[in-house]
Amino acid sequence: MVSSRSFVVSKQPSLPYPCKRPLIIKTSTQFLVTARFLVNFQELRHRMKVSFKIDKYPAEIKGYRRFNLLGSQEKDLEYTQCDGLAVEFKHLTLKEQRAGGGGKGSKGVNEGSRSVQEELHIITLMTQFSYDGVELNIEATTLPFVVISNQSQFVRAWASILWFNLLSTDPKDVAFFSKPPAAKWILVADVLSWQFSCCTGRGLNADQLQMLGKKLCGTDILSFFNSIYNDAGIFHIVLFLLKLSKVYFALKKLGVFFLFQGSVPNQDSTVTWSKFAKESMPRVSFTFWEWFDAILTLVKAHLENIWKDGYVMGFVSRSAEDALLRTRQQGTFLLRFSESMRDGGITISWVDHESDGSFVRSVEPFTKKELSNIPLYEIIRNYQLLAEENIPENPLKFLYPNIPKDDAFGKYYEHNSEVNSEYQKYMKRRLIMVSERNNDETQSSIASGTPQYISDTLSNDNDIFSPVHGEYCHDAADLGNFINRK
Amino acid sequence: MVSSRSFVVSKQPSLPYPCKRPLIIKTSTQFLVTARFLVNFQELRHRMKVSFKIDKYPAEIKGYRRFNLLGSQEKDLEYTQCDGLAVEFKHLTLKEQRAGGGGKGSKGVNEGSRSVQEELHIITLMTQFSYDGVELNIEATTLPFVVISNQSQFVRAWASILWFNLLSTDPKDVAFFSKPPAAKWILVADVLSWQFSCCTGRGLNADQLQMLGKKLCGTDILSFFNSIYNDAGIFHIVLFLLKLSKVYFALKKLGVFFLFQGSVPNQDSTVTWSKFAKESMPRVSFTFWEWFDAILTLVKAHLENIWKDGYVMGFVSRSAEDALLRTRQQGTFLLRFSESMRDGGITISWVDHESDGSFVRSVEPFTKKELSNIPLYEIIRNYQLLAEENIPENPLKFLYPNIPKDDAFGKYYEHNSEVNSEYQKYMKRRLIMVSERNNDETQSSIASGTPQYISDTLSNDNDIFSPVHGEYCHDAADLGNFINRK
DNA sequence: ACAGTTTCCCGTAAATGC
DNA sequence: TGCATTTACGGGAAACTG
Repeated sequence: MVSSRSFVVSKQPSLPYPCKRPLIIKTSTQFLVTARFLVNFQELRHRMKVSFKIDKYPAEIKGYRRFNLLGSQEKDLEYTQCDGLAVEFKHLTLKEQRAGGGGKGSKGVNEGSRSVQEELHIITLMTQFSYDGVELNIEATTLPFVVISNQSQFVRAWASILWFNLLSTDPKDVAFFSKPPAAKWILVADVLSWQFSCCTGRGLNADQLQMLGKKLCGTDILSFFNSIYNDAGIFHIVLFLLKLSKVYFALKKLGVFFLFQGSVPNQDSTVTWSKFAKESMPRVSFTFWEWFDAILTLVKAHLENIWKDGYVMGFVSRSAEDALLRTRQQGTFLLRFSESMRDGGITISWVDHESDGSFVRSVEPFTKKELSNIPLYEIIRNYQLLAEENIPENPLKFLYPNIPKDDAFGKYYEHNSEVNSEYQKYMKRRLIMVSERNNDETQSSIASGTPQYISDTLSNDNDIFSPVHGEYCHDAADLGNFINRK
Repeated sequence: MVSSRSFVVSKQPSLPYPCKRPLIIKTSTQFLVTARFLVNFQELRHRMKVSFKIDKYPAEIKGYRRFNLLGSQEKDLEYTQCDGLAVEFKHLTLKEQRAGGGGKGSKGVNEGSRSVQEELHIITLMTQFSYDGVELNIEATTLPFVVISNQSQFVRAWASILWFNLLSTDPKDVAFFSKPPAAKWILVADVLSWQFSCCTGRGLNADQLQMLGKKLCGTDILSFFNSIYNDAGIFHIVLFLLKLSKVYFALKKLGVFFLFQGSVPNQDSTVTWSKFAKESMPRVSFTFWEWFDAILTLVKAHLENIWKDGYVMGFVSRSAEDALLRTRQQGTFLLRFSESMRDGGITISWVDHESDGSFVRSVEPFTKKELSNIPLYEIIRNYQLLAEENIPENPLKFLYPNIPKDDAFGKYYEHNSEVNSEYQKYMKRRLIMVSERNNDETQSSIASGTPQYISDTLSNDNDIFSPVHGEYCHDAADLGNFINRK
């Protein structure tokens, strides 16, 4: 009846970070772990002392960083109304044990060591049960977590936590990332949408997911070789030489590696860990997850209201966007996330029917830098195309498919009637975003017509699909719930 | 020949902070001290060990925080070509010794303890000279420094360091701020100008200094009482009761305390420490020094080029500005620092001659927030007054007195020809600053005519002076040089 | 309630070592 | 040389304490 399963971790180690992302710990930063003893003998109160340890694998295992877990070493199990017998370790911190000479910089890169984000650690809480002649040493272990030393590693660490909890069959398997399994696309799609719904209250619809799926499910020649490399040693040398050779780079430059990529995902499609969070995407220097999470962060910080309203199409390819807008009336626009910016960007694209043809134009994407000064709806409201000696014109009239922009965004507009008494003596001023109408022929020609889509088509858009504003809105759930669904 | 004066601190303790502001140390942050032994017997190399201590006043003295000075405890004097025999302590840090229970928060506020910024500390370096039968214990002490725990205290700490080095007659007098002396206005003016010249390369001219002097040299009733309070105990109770009474606040509200303030400083004017950096200025909640330093920082960060050119009049009162602009041609403008913003602000004021009179208008001041997005010269270049269905107009034509704005600022204008290849596919965009021409009658009427100057006139401008763009450009000098000039 | 002070910690930049 | 990682610390905000 009283078994080792009676003692469990009830709050996984967690930084006090927004948006519920447990199981990532930063060195020298306080975190918290709680455990509960599920057998509730009132008599045990203050009788059971709990201590803790971290990792403690044998000395011969190399390639892991070792940490000291600092904090008040022992605490009593305490009884509370809502939790029963429980213990809470606050103000715990982790400090790396560094080998002799090591100052800052790289961890001891031994054979087989993996990157920080793929290193999993476990804390064990220990106590003794002693009652009615029965003596028992019992332990509770946390789920594996990732230890980072800088906030900049947080994003990649969260990818690991997601992947582990999505796919691991053994909750104590700290070697999970020595051979991380691939995931079915539908599972990954679920996670991606869930990330949006739990951060912003609105998930991703089928069209948005399809666009993402194309980025993740393609097979390029490089991945093909890599998968062979993992399975059979015979291609090892071949690939190695190929990689070193100029041929490899020449092929890469030509885009040959991406020919296979970009097919619409189906029921059987899978996503590799590498494609999800390890390797850079074609022609950019960041991973899918880094890009995706940057957008999630941008939406959360600056676009939450209009995202919730469903006014941000966001995940649309350029060519799909072009197809959508061309048939629409003058001044129809939509909002699309940049695919080439690491830190998250969003652009406005609109259709302009002129005597010499229809053009889809996009403004240079806005990032958190711009959006922290003007909300996107104010940019849209006041955007102007300037031309010499003409009244400036706002080209943005209807949000796709045909919603007058003030109907969509009017409720958020700032009223400058709120005259701050401190500054009454001054004229109110505000920032607006403008572009020159025809300042540079190069730009216009690139932004119009079709030539610029050639490369996109080659890599991303072998078919044209027709997005519909469907609803695919996940219930918000924390990681615990998400894990339990499995 | 070898005396205790042979061993001196050659680099005062200093954070690696920009703009040369030594003698401020932040707890838990590394700093550096070096000392030199001026007697150069080659034979002493590696023979003299240097150690250090901090403060070490007797236990009965209360009201000071106590610190531990951490770092490698002993170092040899080393010989180098350029410094001779010297020792350098790097990676020193300070940690407060906190009395038992103290977590964060206030220091032990004992009787007579002063604020952190007025607490001075000293580090002593100690060594033994032993040569040819002579034995001598010798010490070198740093100048008194201020210990802060957060960067936000830096500004106030620097005021202390300036005041001490301006006025102290004893370089080891850590009790200096128990009765800080007043300074002659001309000395203070010198410091203020020097602060600008050493940070930006251009000091303050006579008109700018006069405007500042009026803020510092006035005597209001409150200061009058305070000075009596310091000298004779007899007014203690009277003032205390007065301060508590509603009468005090009623008087304060009515501005009675400020009636005496704002006279033009002369040769005999003095500035008290309190007026300089302790008490808030009339009708705002920050001190003169906080205000002044915020502007200095703003200039350094965002206005350095146009400041160096002498295009920022800056320190002008509203009424002086009005007098200057009214007689000028339509569209004449000048740049003036806000007197009411704690964090530093700069406004543009221009004259507008209309059929119903001449108006001087000012735009809501720009702060580092705005200026880090658009440089001021770009705001000036593209500023627009919007009016329905009209071509927007830029009211800024001539920098006072009559320099066409493009002549003044043209060399800094950004050329948007630099088309970033990454974003060729997008339309370039930029921010511009706009105001509504007649959006709110209240604002316009307040910004025009004379009524709004009544309160200013009462407090700040009993006379009208006529600024001239003189040159008052200090040589840049670091604190060491400045101290030595005394 | 408040103000002075310290602690906490993100995010950027620099340092470090492979 | 570049990359992965850690350290350093400014600046905003929270926590703490009389």
